[in-house]
This record gives sequence, structure tokens and C-alpha cells, in this order.
Amino acid sequence: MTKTADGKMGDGKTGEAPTMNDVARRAGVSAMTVSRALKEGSHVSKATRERITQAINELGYVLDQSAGSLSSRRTGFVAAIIPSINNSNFSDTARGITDALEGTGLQLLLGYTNYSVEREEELIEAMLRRRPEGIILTGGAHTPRGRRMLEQAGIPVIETWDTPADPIDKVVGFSNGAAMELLVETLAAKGYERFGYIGGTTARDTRGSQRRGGFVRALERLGLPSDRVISFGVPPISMEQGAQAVVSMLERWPDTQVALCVSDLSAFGALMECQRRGMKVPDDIAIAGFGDYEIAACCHPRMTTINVDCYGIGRQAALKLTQTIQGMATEEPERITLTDFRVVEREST
Amino acid sequence: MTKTADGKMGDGKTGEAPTMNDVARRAGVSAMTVSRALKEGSHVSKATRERITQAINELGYVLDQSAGSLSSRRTGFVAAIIPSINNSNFSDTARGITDALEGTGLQLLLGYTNYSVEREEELIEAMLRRRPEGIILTGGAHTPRGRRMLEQAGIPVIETWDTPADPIDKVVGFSNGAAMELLVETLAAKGYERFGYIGGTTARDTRGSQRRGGFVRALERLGLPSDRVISFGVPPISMEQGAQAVVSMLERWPDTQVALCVSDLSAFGALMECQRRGMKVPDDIAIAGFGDYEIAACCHPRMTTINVDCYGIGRQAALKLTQTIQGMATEEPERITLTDFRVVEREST
DNA sequence: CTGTTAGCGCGTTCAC
DNA sequence: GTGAACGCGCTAACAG
Repeated sequence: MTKTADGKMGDGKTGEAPTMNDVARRAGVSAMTVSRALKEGSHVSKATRERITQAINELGYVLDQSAGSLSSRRTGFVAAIIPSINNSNFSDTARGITDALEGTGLQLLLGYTNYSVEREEELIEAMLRRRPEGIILTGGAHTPRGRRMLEQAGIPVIETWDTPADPIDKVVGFSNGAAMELLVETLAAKGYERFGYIGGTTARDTRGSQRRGGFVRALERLGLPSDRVISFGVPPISMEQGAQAVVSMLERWPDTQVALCVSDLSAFGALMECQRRGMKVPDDIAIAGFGDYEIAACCHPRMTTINVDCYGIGRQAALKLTQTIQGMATEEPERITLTDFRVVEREST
Repeated sequence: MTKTADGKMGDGKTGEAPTMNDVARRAGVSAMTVSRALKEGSHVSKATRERITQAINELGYVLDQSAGSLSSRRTGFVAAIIPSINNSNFSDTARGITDALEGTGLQLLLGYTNYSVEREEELIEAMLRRRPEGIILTGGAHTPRGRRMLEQAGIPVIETWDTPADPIDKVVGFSNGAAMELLVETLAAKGYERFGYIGGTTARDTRGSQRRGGFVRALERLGLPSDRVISFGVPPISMEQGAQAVVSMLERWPDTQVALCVSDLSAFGALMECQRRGMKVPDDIAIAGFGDYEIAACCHPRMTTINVDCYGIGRQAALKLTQTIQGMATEEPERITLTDFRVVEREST
């Protein structure tokens, strides 16, 4: 059944995709009935539904959702923007979002910024052009234009992984600074006094800066020196950079007792480098990370770190989003949700 | 300037998003002119363009691309489906795609399957509903229905990370089996004779099965025993599972000389577990991985592995896609592109 | 350089 | 349970 003398038409692969009208014609019904048959919980007689299903299979028809959403004014997806997909903390958050969206008829559209707010701005615009029903962001730092677009988009906006002073809309996160303070306090209570910090150079990674801020604050409060800070590399700092940074730290302050790292990844690099140099961890130097990645529980010695509820952040963000979208429940969800974090003490400290 | 007695209209946040017509009216032009002003390389006088830009800013207008693509019949995005976002091999591929798409006006829509073909099928359908201009898949194993949808979609399809016997359309990949064979041969040449293999239980991870197949084939060819295979856990097998698997292997075949793992992640888990038990790597047991993840170059001892051109796979897949879409060049791109892999020998063997 | 007309493929709304 | 008219917001094609 080739259409006409279209030249390119053959048997399948090429040619225009069939439309709902093609299906309707083949099934001997109107397009409207096909539309109904494709939608859950609409009333179509069993016989016609079968004819339609058959026509759909024969034609290989796939619904054109973009056309549909233009008409229904519902695009059926939410956007999420994370710094990096190759980071299990953030991909856990993405997983939390996906899981919480299951069964809501909403799909996740994921974008990643490589830790660049400029790239974030581009992504925000690209996403908004496709009219998501809500948007989930990582962190509270955006370009002015990005922020303006979000405010004017008329959709729920959730900032995560942070507690912004002036949130755009809703928030699901925790204070990175407070978490690092807790880690310092915990280790100080064990008797450590000479702390070092390993993190990235720039303020580009806002969460990294906040962690460093917490490090300094806690030490100052405890009356301990807080100047042993190695800033090294563009975020996200890699394992290898953690290795290099710990070397710098030991050259500069050889009597450092414990090195806190902006993430488990750099902490792991530091740990391996120390072993390579014949140092015993934690006897010669203790090391701690941040994020409780899989590697922290598996390396040798196992790594002390901060566990963050990455998955829960995603779940709760998506929940808050769907509640707002569906205007469900008697009242709006809370604007701010604080998520848990805790110190996980292991053998590296 | 509130519209009418709409009740909900106020000043910003609430209310319907402005349309192109709103912008046009405010700028004193027709919608078509606004459309042109928004598109690169169209001729609009400087004065009107400025008025339009101003109106856009005042209204906070963002183009509705889904409406536009319905009309222009170009959605401006390509879909890519990978098994997991939390896996640097695949996220490197995603990065390669993103980079190659830069400047083409095409955006990436990413989905992940958690290594499930059923989930892949759902994703394929969800993606096709939004009418991507091309689609990139990981691997050559799909459900029959998934395959049919892809064949009938009328868009270029690229299968990656594999060399399927019967490709749907185009391919950018390598033979996982051949890569593992090469690793076995390289290590056999160094004198190893008693090889073990650590991988997942099921055939769900097709690349994992292919690697195991290569392991067995190479050993049989060399006349060495090929039965020391530990199958453990659902893919993707984690670091922790690698640790458990190596314990099983050593219990069952204590004289194993070298353990090859389905990926660097499980290899790393095995490595750490051996150290925890006081075994020296590679003296007591050698370990090798697959994928050349960051961790392989950073752990101690550094890990022997297979380096795969993950980023290049993404880049070339996207290139092939854009070439096909734009019908550019005098001829179609090659159907099959084989990418490089190589053994990286380090201290763990 | 700019405007007009028509229609992309579907869902809403109403009628039957 | 089914169909017809209409319009979602935008752009192609043509006219001026």
C-alpha cells in the first residue's frame, strides 16, 4: 500500500510518519475516536478499540505528543538541571525524581551544566521553550537573566541541594556549610587540631565554596587554625586533582593531621596518593570526604564522610512539584524542605 | 497593563504566558515579523528588531518551540538512550554527543534505562512521541516492539557501544568480546595461566555477556581453562559486589592468578577487598578491569584495563546523525564505524 | 523588509 | 459511544 507517486515512498523505513487521521481512516472511524482510544479511561467500544489498535500496529503509528500538548496545553514533562551527570550524588537525585514521577504521567527531561551558570542559563531557556510543567534546579545561584526567566515562567520552580537566602519559589535542600561544620566538630571532638581543606579554585562550584566556608567557620569557633586551604583546579575537582592537592598540602604544612576534601572523589585521590607515598591513613594523616559516594564505603581504608540524602532530595523535589502542578491536597506544599545529612565515621579518620 | 478582568492576572508570576501575538501587538508589528526577529539570519530592520526585543523583555516572553516545530516540522532535538547516567563511560558518550551537537541547533534529550530493555522500550516510545530528528541507542539488543518502532520512525537510528549482527540502521561501536579477548591474550603473553572472570548474573547487560564470551573464547583458543567464572548480582555490578565476588572466587579457586572483571568498578571493589585481606596485588593475585574509568588510573596500585573511546563514540554517533539529518555531503555516511580500544597495562597485573 | 493566509496534528467542546 | 468544528502558537509560502 504505497501512498502515491511520492518517489521516496516504498515499504516502511522512508516516508512521512502516519498521522492520527491515517489511523482513523484505516480503522473506519474519526480521528477523535482514535484520540480517545489512545487515552486511558475514555469510553470507546471494545470493537472499535480493537480495530484502532490493529490499524495502529499495521501503520506503526506513534502519537505525536507535541501536537497534542499544543492543544491540551499540557506538555507532560518536567525539566531538571544538574551540574553533572557523571556524579553519583546528582544522578541519585535524578533517580529520585524519575521514581517519584512514576505513574504521574510526567516525564523527566534532564540537562547538565558542567558546573557553569552560563550554561545553566542557556539550558533554562532551551527547556522553557519546550514548556515544562515544572523545573528542578541544583543550587540557588543563577544568572540574573536565568532567574528572571524562571520567575516569569509561571511554573513551579524547585531549587535543590542548597538553602538559598532568597529562593525563587520552593526549596528542597540542606546547608552545605552546616554539614561541613558538623564534620569539623565531630573530628575536633576526636582530638584532631590541625585541619586542612582541599577544594576547587573558583566560586563556580557554589556548594564547594559553602563547604569551605563551613570549614573555616567551625575552626574559628573552635579556636583552631583555619588557613590550611588548598584551592586547586576547576570544579568538579577530580580524583587526580585530589592526589595533587594533598601533595601540595603536605609540602606546605607537613604536620597536617586531617585533610577534609570537598568531595569523596578528591578525598579518594588523596587517600591513594598518600598510600603510594607510603603514608599510613589515618595514622600519618587522616582524610575525610563529602557525599558518601559508593567509593567511600568500598575503598581501603573506608572513608569518613558526610552522607547526604541525594535520592530523597530528588524524590521530595518531584513530589513538591507534582503536588503544586496538580494543585492537589487542600493546601500548597511547604516552600522549604530541609533534608538530612549526617557524619559517617569510618577508618580513614 | 493587565489584560482584562481575568481575576488571576496581576503583575508577573501568575497568569498565562505571553504569546508571540502579545509581543507583536506591543511592538506594533505582525507575529510573523516577531518570528523572523527570533530566528538567526532573517532580514528584519534594525529599528523593528529593537522594538521587538524590548517588547520581549518587557513581557518576559519565551518562544514556544513545540508550537513552532509543529509548523516547521523540525523539533530541534535528538534523543539518546543510555543504560545509566551514573557511569562515566556512558556519560562520556553523552558528553561527546552534546559537544558534537554544539552549533547545529540540535539539542540532546537524554534518557536512561537502568540496563532494562523493557524500560528501553518505554523510553523509545516516550521519545518518539516527541518526534526527535534522530536517536542514539546503547547496544544492539532491544525488544521486538522497540525495534519495530525504531524502524518505522523514519529517522536515523544509531546503535552504539556494540557491533550488532543485524543493525537497525547505523552503528558506531566496537566488539566487547574482541576487546576482552585482546586483554586475555595480552595477559597470557605475560605468563598468566589461571584466569578468573567476575561479571553479572544475567544476560541483561549484553555488553557484559559479550565480554564474558570473549574471555572464554580467548582462553579456549590458548588451551587454558576457562571455567573460573563468578556470576554475581544484577547489572550494573557495583564495587561492593566486585569485592564479594573476588572472595567467592578465591574460596572456590584459591590458586587463581588473575581476575578479569566486567568493569573497572567491580575490579576496584575486588582490589580493595584483596588489600583488606592482606593480599598483595599483583603478587598474590592480579586484577584487571574494563573501561578505563578515572578510578583505574588513580587507585593504588593503578589498574590494568581496556580503554574504550567513550567520548569518541558519542561524537561520531552525533556526527553521523547530523550528517544524515542534513543530508549533507555528497553521500550518506558509512553505516558502520568501528571505534578504537586498547589494553592499558598498569601495576595491578 | 513586512504582512496575509493557511495549516502543522492533535484535543477541547459541543452536538448527536 | 461517536463525530464535526475549531483553535492551540507558531512558521511556510506567497504577496506586496
